Amino acid sequence: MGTELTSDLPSERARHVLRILVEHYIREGHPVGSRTLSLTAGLDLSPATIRNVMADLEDLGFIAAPHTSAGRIPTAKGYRFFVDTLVRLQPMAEPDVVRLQGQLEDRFRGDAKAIASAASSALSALTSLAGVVTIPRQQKATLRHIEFLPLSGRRVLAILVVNDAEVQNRILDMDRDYTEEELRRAANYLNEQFTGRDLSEVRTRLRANLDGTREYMNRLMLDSIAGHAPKAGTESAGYVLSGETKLMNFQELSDVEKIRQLFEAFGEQREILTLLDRSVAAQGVQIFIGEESGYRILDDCTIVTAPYTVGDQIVGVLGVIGPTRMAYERVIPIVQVTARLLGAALNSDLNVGPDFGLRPDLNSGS
Amino acid sequence: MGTELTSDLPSERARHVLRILVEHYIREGHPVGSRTLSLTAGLDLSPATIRNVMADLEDLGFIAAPHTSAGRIPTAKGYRFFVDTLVRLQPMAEPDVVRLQGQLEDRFRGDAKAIASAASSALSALTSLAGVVTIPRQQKATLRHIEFLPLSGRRVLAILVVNDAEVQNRILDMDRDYTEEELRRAANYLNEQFTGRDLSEVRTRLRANLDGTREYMNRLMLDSIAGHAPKAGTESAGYVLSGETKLMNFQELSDVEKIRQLFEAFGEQREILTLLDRSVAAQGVQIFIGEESGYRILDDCTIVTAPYTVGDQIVGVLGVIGPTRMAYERVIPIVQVTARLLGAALNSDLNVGPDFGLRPDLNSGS
DNA sequence: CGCTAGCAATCGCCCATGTAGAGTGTCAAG
DNA sequence: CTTGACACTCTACATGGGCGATTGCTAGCG
Repeated sequence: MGTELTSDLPSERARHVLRILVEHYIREGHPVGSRTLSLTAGLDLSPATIRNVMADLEDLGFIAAPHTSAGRIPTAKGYRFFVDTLVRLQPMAEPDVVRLQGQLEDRFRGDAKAIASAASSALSALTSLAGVVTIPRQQKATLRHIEFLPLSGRRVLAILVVNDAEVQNRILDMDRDYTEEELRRAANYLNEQFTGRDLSEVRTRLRANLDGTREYMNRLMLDSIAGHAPKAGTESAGYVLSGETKLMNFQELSDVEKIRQLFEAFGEQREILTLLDRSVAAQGVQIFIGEESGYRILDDCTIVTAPYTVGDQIVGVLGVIGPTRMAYERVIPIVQVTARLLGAALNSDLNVGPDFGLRPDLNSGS
Repeated sequence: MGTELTSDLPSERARHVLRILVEHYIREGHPVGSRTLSLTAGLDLSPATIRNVMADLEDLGFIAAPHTSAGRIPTAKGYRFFVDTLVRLQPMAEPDVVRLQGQLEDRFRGDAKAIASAASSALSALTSLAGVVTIPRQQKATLRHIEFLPLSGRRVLAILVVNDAEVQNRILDMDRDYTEEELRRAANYLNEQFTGRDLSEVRTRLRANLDGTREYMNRLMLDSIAGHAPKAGTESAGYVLSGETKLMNFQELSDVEKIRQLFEAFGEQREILTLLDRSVAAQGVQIFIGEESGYRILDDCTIVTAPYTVGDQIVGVLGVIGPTRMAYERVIPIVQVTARLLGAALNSDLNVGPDFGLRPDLNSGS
């Protein structure tokens, strides 16, 4: 009775026992009994004493017994306490960091989806879990070149090249037909005035001109660079998922029906996406353990996410999905580092891109 | 002994029994016993007689008993005989055909991947199996417009618009730098000479000029339209798979390990792709039952495929993947019709595209 | 007052056993 | 060639008794 006020937090000793228990369970996968803990906790306590401690921990909701006489396993709340205050993070091995960096740099000049895909695979490979990376919002997108082509039925095909070599195209529905000459003039105007400028800047400048002459041309030009993220035909924004099949290796997900629902959710994208969005707000690694996600399908799963940034703008979220019983001490740093490196890779891409846009070596070369 | 020469093919009665057995097994999923057949075969034979017939069929390898006293189920060879000579195909319901047609037409102008994706989903929805459609090779691709942009390091970005509104881009590694002026001239030349022409035609014509002047420009121009299928950055050619999760509903695939291997194969793409390629040769529906595919992972699966054509050129393959125990009489016509409709949709797309390319209504309009 | 040893109780797991049911192969008779 | 009868085989399912692991509780020890 009198202990209830203080019982929200476990004692020092209980915390130690909890840590050992969680670590052991994560490693072995079997419920952990008092005897095992007594032997491995390094506290020199008899099983009976450990049992008392475990009873306390169970009362607090940190651990639970799957059935009478089967040792204890951590609850979601137990994992939560573990990752918040007990876990001893294990920094990534330096060689792994270097390799990861290599996988993210280079050869992706401007192709947002490809680089996201590489990051996703890397996450999956490093953690043996499913990796997920949202396609980066191109906050900074500098215009390299634009071109219009007339289509039938008052539609216009706009092709724009941003950031060095990324080609986007979309079909604009206009309210009248345009001649080739008009389109050429519009393209010339944009190319002369705005090459090397950021798209958002182009947009505001165009908007400023809106009340001036030729506002119908303006409409065309504005539309062409509006919402510049998703490619026209391609399956719209979303995320890249890798290594889903790895999830089938875990006993806790060995039920076909569960797997099916999980994979269907992956296919839908919606739920996962809103979940990822939630961690855009936070800075740094965020963890959703079991029921915390709010999605029944993910009850036995943990999602570790981190936003990644270009400059100081958050442009996307990445993370891993796995069973609640995952190696948090390894996974958390991996997610953290990957987010940082992906941001860096995207950043260098941008810094380099515009330089190429000015083609400094063409003048001196040849 | 004396019967062995004639025993390669089952008797008329045996064929009838086999048909009933296969149909029944496909419907119910349980091994079929002699009593059941005696009641449902409509032959007015006692179970004992049926048993004799079944023993013959088993000797021929058409059916097998999973264990003593458990009825019989068809073997791969049994299914093969069934689909080759016994099955009574059930034509698709007219409303379904119309709906399917609607799903494939329209709104996909030129976007090969999107239309393949729609076909794949449709296949999956109609059959409750996994649908698969290879991205169509654009055999006919008429040049609409081309554009070059210089990049760093002797690389050139080529953007070409084919078939109305499909934008492709690739990065060319050249052996020297090109000035903007040179690139503009090359683009102008191509646009003036070859707009509205088929890419293959462009290629041969360019090649004819090869020994003439300016062969270095020719190299550039040839490269830009070489192997015009895969978009630059996008995950290269391949197929679109839909409804894989539906496969998890089948008992014969309820083993997590099997599912895992299957999904990993889907992810790899390689094996599935070579399998699909095999049916490019054949015309019409082709079926790989169980072991016939040659891939262990697909031992319990059947793949029903059909190539689809534009004009008289085969440009891709589509089909469904499901358990060997599938409703062949419904699935085969669905695959057949979908292939035809997809071809038609792609064809109309092409026929319409070039017309738009000439923009007849622009001159008369406005 | 906290720790410990001991003890009964609980429960999952494994195995053997028993039973019911479904289906087969065979054989002799029609 | 067909059929009814019969013995046989095998699965699926339920039952029940150890076995082992682990717990909660309580009395005693320092």
